[in-house]
Parts: sequence; C-alpha cells; structure tokens
Amino acid sequence: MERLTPDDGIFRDEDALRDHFPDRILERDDKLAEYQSRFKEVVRNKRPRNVFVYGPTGVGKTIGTKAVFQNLERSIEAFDYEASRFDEPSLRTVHLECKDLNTSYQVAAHLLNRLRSATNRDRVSTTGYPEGEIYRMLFEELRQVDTSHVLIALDEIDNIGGDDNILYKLPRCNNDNSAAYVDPAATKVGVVGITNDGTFRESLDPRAKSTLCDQEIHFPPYDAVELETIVEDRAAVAFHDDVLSQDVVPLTAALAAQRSGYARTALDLLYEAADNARSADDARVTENHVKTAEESIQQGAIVEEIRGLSTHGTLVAYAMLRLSEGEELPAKIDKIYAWYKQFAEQVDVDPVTSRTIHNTLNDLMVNGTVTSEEVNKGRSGGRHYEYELGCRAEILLDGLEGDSRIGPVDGRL
DNA sequence: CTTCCACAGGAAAAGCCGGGGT
DNA sequence: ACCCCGGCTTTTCCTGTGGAAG
Repeated sequence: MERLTPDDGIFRDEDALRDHFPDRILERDDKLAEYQSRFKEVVRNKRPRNVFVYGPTGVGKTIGTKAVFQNLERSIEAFDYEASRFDEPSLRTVHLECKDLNTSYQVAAHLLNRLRSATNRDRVSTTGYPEGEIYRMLFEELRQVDTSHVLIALDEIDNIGGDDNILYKLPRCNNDNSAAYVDPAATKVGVVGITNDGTFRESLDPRAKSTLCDQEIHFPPYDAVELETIVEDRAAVAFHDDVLSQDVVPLTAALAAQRSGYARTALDLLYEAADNARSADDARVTENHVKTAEESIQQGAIVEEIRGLSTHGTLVAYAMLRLSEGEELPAKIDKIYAWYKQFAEQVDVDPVTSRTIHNTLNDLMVNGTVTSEEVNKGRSGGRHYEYELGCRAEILLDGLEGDSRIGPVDGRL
C-alpha cells in the first residue's frame, strides 16, 4: 500500500469547507440589520421585546444571533451616554443550545447555571429539584443579575419536548401580571427563540406563542448569487491558488441553490468534487468533478430514501424495478398498483388502496426516484400520468438490496 | 361546440397508534 | 388496567381537468 503524505496539490486547508466560520457572515447584511433593529429598545435602556427566529439550518440563524448580540454590546460601548438623555444600559447575553435539553426543566437548570457561571457561584444539579424550585431559583437569579438587561437566545427550541412551560414563563417574566415576576427595574429580560422547524410556531401553546413570537425574523435559504459569494470566500482559504477552474464555484452555487439553498450543501458539494479530483490525481478541480459529485450525492440520497421507505413504499419501488426490467415502463398507475398488490400478497402484507400508492409515488418523485409525464388521450384514454424510473435501475437495486421484507418476493404477472 | 374518457388530487371521514391521566 | 385524546395515516368520496372524438 502506498504511503500517505501530507502533501496536497489541491487543498491548502480543507477544514475551511467543513467548519463554521464563526467570525464571518456573508450576504446577510440586510437581514442582520433588520434583526438588530428589533433590539433598539436595549440601547435606549428600555425593556427588550422577544424575538422568534426561524429558517432552515445553515442560513446563519445561530451565528447571526451571536453577531447581533455582540454588535449590541459594542453599540452600547461606543455610544456616549454621558452626553445623552439616556441612562447607560449594561448587557448580559446567553446563548443556550437546547439540542440535548428535552424538557423545560433541563432548559431552566442549564440557563440558571449559565447565569451563575459568570459570578462563579454554585452551580445547581440539573436533576433532582422539584420543578417549581428550579424556576424559582432561575427567576431569583435573573432579578439579581448585575446588568440592567439579559438577552437569552434559546437555540433549537423545537427540541424542548413535553411542555412549553419555560417558553411561556421566561418571555413574559417582566410582565407584572406574571406569576414569576421579574421587576424590569432590576433586570430587563429579552428572549430569542430560534428554530428550523417551520411548523413549530403553530404547535406552541397559544399563550407562549403570543409573547415569544412578538417579533419574527425569517431567515430564507440563500439564492445562487449569495451562495456564490459564500463559496468563493471559503474556497480562497481552502484551495491553493488557481486550482479551481473558472466555472466551478458558480456551478456549485447553482446546484446547491437548486437542491436546498443551504451553505452547508454548497460547501459539501465542493468538498466532494475537490476530494474526487485529488483522489484521481487531477491537478485542477473542473466542472465535471462538480457534476459527478452532485450526481453521486443525489444518488446517495435516493438510496437513503429507499432504505427508509415504509413497507408499502419498498414494494412500490420494487414493483417499479421489476417493471423496468421487463421494459414495461413507462406505466400507468393501474399497472404499477397491480404489481405492487401482487408482491404485497406474496409477502403477506395487506395492500393499501391505490389512492395511497398514488401518494407514495408522489413522494418518490420528490427526490427524483421516479418521474412522471402527463398524457392526455382525450376521449379515448383520458388524462393521466405515466410513471418512469428517474434513476438508473442499479441505484434502486442498491437501495433495496438486503431488504428482508422483499426477500421472499418472486413475482411475475 | 359539446361530450366524454379516466384518472388526479382535494377534502373529510374512518382507522390506528402512542402517550398520559385516572 | 383502562380509557381518552391528539396526531398521523389510510380510505372513501367526489369534483376537476384537457384534449380528442363526435
């Protein structure tokens, strides 16, 4: 076996494509300006409003929040309050990841510890207290914080299962009719809720919703032009000079924008393409590398999707595969359904109705596993779809391989 | 221009869990 | 142990659709 060496003609620092760049956020100036403006009360030493931030992963919600908080602190530092009619606020910010905190209780306990860590006072155990006691300690701590303002960002709040207690109590603790009242004269509290689950807001308890979602900021996916700037920026660090062909970055950005609009998608794609180029000992990364990488990523997605399919979905996929082998595609749904039904009976599964299979086929079309074409033969045939395999049969086979559910199937109509 | 094919896909009802509460 | 509720899937029902045939 050949020895590995650290020499690399392509990458200067591939980590630039894999890690976050915490210090840099591009193409979000307008969004961040809008975001920051929601906190203008803070620099005026007034009560902050609560903000609800939503948008898919990897579009800058988390670093954007950190940047906004940081800039608020700087804004306060830079402003000459002595010469103004405003009192100078002081700001404490906490960014809490709720990813592994599954209950309101856990969130409250971790929040309490984060607040205490600055003053190095005793941390509390994150288990064992009565729930009410944890809240009592938390709000007591908030009252005693030595800054005029506390801004709390709860990241990935959709992970807080169970009850919405903390999401109800915390955002309204400055309201004097709140059970857990924190006098704004002592501490003004603002809560930022961050989530990538678009439906989360609707699932909130209406009381929590109205206070937490007082102000909303939506982070949309990046478009191709924005992605190009981001990829360009990272590529300058990640690669040696002149390694990327002219159109590699624009193509990467365009494909990623089409697929998801996430920065992560674009960077992964470029990494994959460049890694392939390196493995093939090519001196430069070309558009072809990008295209090949995109294709293999999409095929991987199809294989993954098929592996994750329900029993019925698997049987439909299998039916499509067999129809394709028999050169019977494209086929109408009736035919696919007939095959599906036969296989289902063979493996002793109750077949679902054709309406459901109709939906299943639509699901398979999202990833391009199958495609369809509208056919209209008027009075002699009507209007319907003809379904065709959207990927090579081997890919389907790959996804179905080893699936015990279709092991015993051996049908032919 | 009207009719009519044959299915697409929306809407609502029905069925089916899983998790709490009692 | 039992039941009830909410959320999700499946079934049932039915209207809408575009172009060829008449």
